[in-house]
Amino acid sequence: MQTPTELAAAYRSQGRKLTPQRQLLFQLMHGNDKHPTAEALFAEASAQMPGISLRTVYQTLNELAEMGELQFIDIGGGATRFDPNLDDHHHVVCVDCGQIRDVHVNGTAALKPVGIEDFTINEVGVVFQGVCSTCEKSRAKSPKTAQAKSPAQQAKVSK
Amino acid sequence: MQTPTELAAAYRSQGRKLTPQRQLLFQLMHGNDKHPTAEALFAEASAQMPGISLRTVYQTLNELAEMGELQFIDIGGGATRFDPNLDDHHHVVCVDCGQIRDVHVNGTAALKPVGIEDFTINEVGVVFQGVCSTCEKSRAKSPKTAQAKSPAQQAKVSK
DNA sequence: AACCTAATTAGCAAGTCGTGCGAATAAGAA
DNA sequence: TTCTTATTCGCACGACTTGCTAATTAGGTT
Repeated sequence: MQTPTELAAAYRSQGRKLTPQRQLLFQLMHGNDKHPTAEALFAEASAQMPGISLRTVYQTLNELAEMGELQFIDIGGGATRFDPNLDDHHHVVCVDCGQIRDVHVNGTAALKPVGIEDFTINEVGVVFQGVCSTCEKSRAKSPKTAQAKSPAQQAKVSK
Repeated sequence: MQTPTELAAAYRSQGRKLTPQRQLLFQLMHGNDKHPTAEALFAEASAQMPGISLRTVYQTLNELAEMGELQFIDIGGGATRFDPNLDDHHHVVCVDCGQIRDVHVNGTAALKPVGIEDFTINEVGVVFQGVCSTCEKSRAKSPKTAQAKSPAQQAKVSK
């Protein structure tokens, strides 16, 4: 995602208006590597701008996605997450705490799908699933404490 | 996923009962490579067993997932899809029609994530995005006809 | 500086997907 | 056949997201 200043210019050049709500969201998302949900972003925004609406957060995120300034991440577990990182990267998910981390991955160019000659491939996404060190430790201490999640909430991802 | 007969045995050995609803769902899912949603499966099941409940379909799919007989696929676009294929495989998605195809992928073992020493990786999932030949053709004829989808519905997947 | 107009916001209703719950039912053992 | 317990069904509810619309505001115009 571009800087708030660059986005301001981009918005104007597209006939979009530069509202305080949008500017705040630009700031909150720029360089944000937390992969927040709309709700999480709304909470942050509300702290600085009481009264801002969740609807506006969703709307702005959708705009930014349309403009190619960020992408959606859907890896199970309910809410869509937003990623302003436009570099070529992939994701690692901790199946325990749900955190998502950006990672650069070597070797993606060598991936060869077999038997899909009738598809024109445009993009490849790789998702690693594992357990982060923090969760690994808490597991050692009290394995029972691991929050049970209903099947549909688990970060089961396509293999 | 195992055959309906094998599943019947597995269920009994676990003290689960073998109901007509479950048997039907075993049949419908066995060897199914359509990656259906719960609703889709419910529709098929209803055709053969009017009155079966959507609740039961969800319940049975969750059971099978718990038993490791199938996995969930969440690649954006709303509903969870179910995959009874337990082989080591990955997925290709047509961003136009939304179809999901199983694919074997060579080179996954060589994938190297950079900078996540604090993670213990258990699984890797690869998703290819592209356009299938059918959609490619219809695009050529009438590009405008391509069903517009709201951003959140688009099969945007983590990069 | 006041004015105009289209874009935007807020907020609630509604839609989709999935689960909790409880009463009625049925599987399978005795 | 009887009994116990798992299962089914259906509705209510919860989480997430979008549709709709009246009121507001950004930003160009006079």
